[in-house]
Amino acid sequence: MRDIFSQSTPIVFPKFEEKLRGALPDLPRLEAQVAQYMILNVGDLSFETGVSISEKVGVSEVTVSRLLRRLGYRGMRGLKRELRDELFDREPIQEGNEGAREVPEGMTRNMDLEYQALGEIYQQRASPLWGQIVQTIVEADRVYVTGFQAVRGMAEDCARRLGMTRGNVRFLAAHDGMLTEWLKWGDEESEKPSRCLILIDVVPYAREASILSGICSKEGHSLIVFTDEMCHWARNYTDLVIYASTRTGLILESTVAITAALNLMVNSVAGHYSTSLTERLDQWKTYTRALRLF
Amino acid sequence: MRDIFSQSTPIVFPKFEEKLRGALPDLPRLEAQVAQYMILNVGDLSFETGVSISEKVGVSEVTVSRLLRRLGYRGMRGLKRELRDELFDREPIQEGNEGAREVPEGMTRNMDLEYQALGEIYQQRASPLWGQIVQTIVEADRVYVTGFQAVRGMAEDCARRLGMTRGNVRFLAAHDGMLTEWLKWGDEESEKPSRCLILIDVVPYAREASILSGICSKEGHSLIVFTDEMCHWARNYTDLVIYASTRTGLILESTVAITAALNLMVNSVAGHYSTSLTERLDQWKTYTRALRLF
DNA sequence: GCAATTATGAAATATAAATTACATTGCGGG
DNA sequence: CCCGCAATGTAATTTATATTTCATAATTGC
Repeated sequence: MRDIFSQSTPIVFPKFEEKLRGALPDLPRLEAQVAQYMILNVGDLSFETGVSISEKVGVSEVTVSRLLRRLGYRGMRGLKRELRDELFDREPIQEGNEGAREVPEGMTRNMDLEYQALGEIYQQRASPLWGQIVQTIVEADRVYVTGFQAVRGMAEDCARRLGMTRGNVRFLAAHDGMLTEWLKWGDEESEKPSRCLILIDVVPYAREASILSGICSKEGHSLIVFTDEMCHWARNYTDLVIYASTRTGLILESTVAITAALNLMVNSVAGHYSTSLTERLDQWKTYTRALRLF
Repeated sequence: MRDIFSQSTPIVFPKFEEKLRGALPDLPRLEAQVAQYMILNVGDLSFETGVSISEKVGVSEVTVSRLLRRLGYRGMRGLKRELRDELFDREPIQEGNEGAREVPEGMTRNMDLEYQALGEIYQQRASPLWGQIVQTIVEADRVYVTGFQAVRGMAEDCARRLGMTRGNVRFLAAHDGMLTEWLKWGDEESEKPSRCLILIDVVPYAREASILSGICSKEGHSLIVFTDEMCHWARNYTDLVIYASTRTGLILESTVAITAALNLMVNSVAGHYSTSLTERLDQWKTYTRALRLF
């Protein structure tokens, strides 16, 4: 059995610890003891409960409760919420220190997370799964790309760029005739071309996403999903899922990692068509030049 | 060893994860979803409660409870206890071969360039220019966002996200009635509201970009440009230019850095409205939920 | 050393979490 | 098409957790 005042785990909550240490001298005796215990066991704290702490320290639960309120937390629940927030280093939104310009110092963590998210993408890029995904796209007769809400535009761009590397790529617009586009692209019903849907979705997930996924698996089409680390449903429909972290400490989620993943994907696919690619790009440039509608 | 799919926190529970993954294929649909969520969020798990998980995944609490029992845990409490144990007697450190990022040869250079491009964005983020840009956006009565070709979708998303942080943001669509939208937004012609255009463009630059820029400076509207390192014309019209490198060795140019810049911009603006932001976001979520058009 | 203040715990209460029992749905096999 | 089982949810119940109230003990200031 571990000692009551056991060692601390590698997990740290700097803000929380500092706050506690700062308050320590002014705290009543027993509450200080409790605080001390918390400092020594920050890493475990999320597993504890009011009583469990009070038992280990040898005080009554009320004391723990009171300490927390004195520190400005709203009870054990509140503490855990704040700790969790700190774990992801997101400022509580309502707290807003508007006057204070966000200093670059506060941004370094965000940058690290962004770097890390990018790194994870490149790792996935190196996995066999990636090869499967590229293969699937290359082999499909027709490719559809779709995305919703805050990543809809990204999906459009992705379709555009993918369309530069190979033919038969279409963006699927939600709502307006989505299924029409999906169902009758060509005129020949006879040959039944193989189809592949690339789906991009992040929290809060769109209902359309899982509906479309359902259709896909039912119809036997390939499905590739680019989503964030919170997504729990994608795996129900396909193994071809790329997870891009969106939690980087910004108020709104970050789309950088997903963008990177999509870029890499387009690039990989492009690699398969490298011979015909240059002429295709030239062709595209000619088109856009010709289209000077202004 | 950190798994590709795990989230960004360093907390890992190998045994637990393995167990879950192993069980995954044989699990009932919804329970599998819950399991999936748990795998993707191991680091958070100690903060969760039965209900909180069930809510996030969208199942009832009983399902979570049942999953746990099926896995051999004695409910949420039991799970946490075992997780805590695992956290505690996990081998000191797996320093060993962990450092080695598994990124294929040809990709490391690309990744470095991407990192570098990101770094440059964060540098600009720290410059006084950034403050000016944010200021300009915050002060403008009306904000327009536009982008062309391969970054058009990005501009749309940017407009959407910016629109979540403040009102009066519009995406300007090229070609179809662009100027109409631009010229008469409101009804009151009298007061002449201040306007700000955010323009996103990369090679090959669209003709529309400089034309619009011209209009802007002539009409006295603010102009902010996000572009790539090759852009020669933006400075002719405004000082408020953010340069994001797009040359990262991919066959098609990378849009990652621009995405990062736009994300940061939206975030900075959001910081100025932090008080009203939460309710605005809630409102937005309610809207999208209500709009279940399918 | 005596009031006034503060700290603390016991018991009661309120709130939340987890489990159980039962009802409903949906799906595959005959 | 119906049966029956497995999956899932609802509502009731039990259990745990947190908070309030109040009485008592400790401490402080004078």
